[in-house]
Amino acid sequence: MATEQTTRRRRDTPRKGDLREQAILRTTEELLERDGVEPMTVEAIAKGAGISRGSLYFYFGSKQEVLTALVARTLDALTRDATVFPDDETTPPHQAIEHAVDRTADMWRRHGPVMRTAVDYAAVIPEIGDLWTATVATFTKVMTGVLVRAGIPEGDGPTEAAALAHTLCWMTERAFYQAASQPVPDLTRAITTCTEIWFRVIGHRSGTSSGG
Amino acid sequence: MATEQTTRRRRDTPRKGDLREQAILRTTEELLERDGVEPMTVEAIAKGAGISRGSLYFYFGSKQEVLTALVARTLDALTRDATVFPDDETTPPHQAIEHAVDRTADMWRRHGPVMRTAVDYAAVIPEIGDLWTATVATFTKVMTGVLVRAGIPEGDGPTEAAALAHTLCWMTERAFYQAASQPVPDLTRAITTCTEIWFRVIGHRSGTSSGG
DNA sequence: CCTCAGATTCTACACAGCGCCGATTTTTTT
DNA sequence: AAAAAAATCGGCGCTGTGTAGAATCTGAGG
Repeated sequence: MATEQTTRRRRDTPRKGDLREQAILRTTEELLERDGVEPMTVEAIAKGAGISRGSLYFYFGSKQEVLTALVARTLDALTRDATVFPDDETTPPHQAIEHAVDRTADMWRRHGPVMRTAVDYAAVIPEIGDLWTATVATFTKVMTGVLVRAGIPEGDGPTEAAALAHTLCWMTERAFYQAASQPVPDLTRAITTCTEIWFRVIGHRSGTSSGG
Repeated sequence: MATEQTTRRRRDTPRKGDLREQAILRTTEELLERDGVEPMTVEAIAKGAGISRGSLYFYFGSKQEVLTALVARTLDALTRDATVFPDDETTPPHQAIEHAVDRTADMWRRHGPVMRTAVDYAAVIPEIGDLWTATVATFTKVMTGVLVRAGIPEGDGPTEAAALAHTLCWMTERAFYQAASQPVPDLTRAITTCTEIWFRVIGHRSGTSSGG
């Protein structure tokens, strides 16, 4: 009932209105950055994109669909950026970890509000939750390989590679979410702490101690 | 404007209606367990507590206030249960970790829906977010002491005790949230994985390898 | 029993914001 | 230029919240 879209039109005809679709997503991200989520009403989005409220429903079936599309676009970019290099079997484990953590942090820096909103509404908007879970699952898969190459026993047991990677990936997500939610975000600190924990788990001492 | 309560009555008069207040919280938790959050309308809560919608606003200023009260009650119990023992300086670090993780898991087992809802709405309802953050902060403080006793350098640097404890506490929260959100929750597995990571961080090998 | 104050309850109203419909205008095709 | 398709708009109806004011219940005095 709630997820039905009886009036969805527009499938893939490469018409002019594609610009509007982009404008809607751009406005949504801008509003997210400026004011946060609560004031972000459909009215406001439409206005920012230069159309009326009713017209917006020509492009997206609901407000949640707009948000979902924006999140999907961002998470796609994240996955592309962060998992390719660590997935390469010749990449040394510690470099793989550093790279994945760094790139993730970068996405939080550049698209903090979108990432934050995605987390905030992952439970409320199931589609967003699914996207997020899928992304973390991709990371988990890649990082499981990294852990194995670092000498952690392969397998599905709760103290073996897959489970550790899973929990550490979620930890990393949380750490950046936390850091990005602070009044004065310090992503660099989060990077250092996360990397340190990953390293300690694979039994590698980082040696770098950067005091505040 | 949104947090104003012009019509709040009832402060602390120990009248009969206290039962109603309890009934409201009890019903709220029941509804949360049975149907989840979205169908949990003020109407439904009031009905379950045996009063009308309007009457509920005599006891709580808003729907969010009801939820917040329920979360506060649950988190109070959690903090009491889980942090006293680890905070004792004579408790060995690994026992402190095991205890804290175990008790936290227990709270998720017994009040999963409330805990889950708290996380889901931490961003949407600031009061709940504050409660949650405060609880994690308490855990962080206690566990920082534990890490120090386990030999981790004391200090505020990103690779020292406080930062590691902070990130690991949030990791633990996420892990249980994840586990509790599965169709078939397996908190035991989450306990094992979390504990393993805490142990690896303090440089202690657990030795127990329990395969699936 | 009657009365009054406070506690508790209810019904009715106003409001915000979403999603949808039908009609109209603009753009593209032939 | 006519027809078809794409895009736009204003307005209606719905759900669910929070509030107001009137009505009822309870219990202590008289």
